[in-house]
Amino acid sequence: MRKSVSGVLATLEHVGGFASAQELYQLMHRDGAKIGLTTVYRSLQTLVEGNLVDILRREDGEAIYRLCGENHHHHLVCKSCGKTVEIEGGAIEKWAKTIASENGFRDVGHTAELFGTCANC
Amino acid sequence: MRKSVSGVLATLEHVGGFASAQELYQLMHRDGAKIGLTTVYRSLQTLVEGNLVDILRREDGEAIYRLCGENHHHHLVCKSCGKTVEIEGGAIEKWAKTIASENGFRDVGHTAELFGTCANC
DNA sequence: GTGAAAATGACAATCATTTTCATTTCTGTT
DNA sequence: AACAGAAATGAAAATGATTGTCATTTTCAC
Repeated sequence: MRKSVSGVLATLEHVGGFASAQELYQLMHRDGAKIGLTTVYRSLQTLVEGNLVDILRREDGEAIYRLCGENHHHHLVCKSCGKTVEIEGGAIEKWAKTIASENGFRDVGHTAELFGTCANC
Repeated sequence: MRKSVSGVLATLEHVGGFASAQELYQLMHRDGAKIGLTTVYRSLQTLVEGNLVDILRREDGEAIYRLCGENHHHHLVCKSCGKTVEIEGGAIEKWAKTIASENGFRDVGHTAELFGTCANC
């Protein structure tokens, strides 16, 4: 398990943001890669285990992956029309660090999403 | 759509915390209710639309539901052993409100989870 | 070159959720 | 009470992401 893993990693770098396993599979095929869907899933698993990639969830439950260490942001999503605003999470980062050290945890990551109704809806 | 909705709501109150649709279905059956799984899903949908219930996701992607307005907290989870600490989210609440008003959103809810490695692992 | 071990991919299996559709219950009206 | 039409229900099938299986291919050390 090596060529496939680096291929998936490269594709993830290329897209720059989030991508689901299925999307990565399609992207790699579009670029002529001969990788199976099963292997995409396995590679992502490997990357997650190796702490190179974070996994989170779309609202519909589909898993999406992103490179760790990528300067990440959060989202404010309108429940009604789906409008999405990217937001800074400086306060969250600090909060996460504080809570982590208070509880003796290390390597702490986080997810945080806001959802409500936008001005137009 | 009425009797079933209130039944699901009552069950959700009874469990007090999170529950998935499947869990609610089983619980209600154990108590002798004659409700179908489909109707549990439909009732939950109604409750979510009516802002009575929040929906979030377990790590495996399964949807879990909780009563809105319940004094809610967040979690700090150890990726290695699963140890979970309930944490206060005062800072998050403020942050969410600020961001929401800056962007003209109303009725804004949020999810926030921390995950890392605990002292023992 | 050989053989064991790891990696791969096609396909089937699983599991939560949604859709479909026929049946039952509820509603108001006569 | 009887009736028609609407809404609600639930069993079973459909869907879609993810995981498991297993035979085949590739890799690597010798």
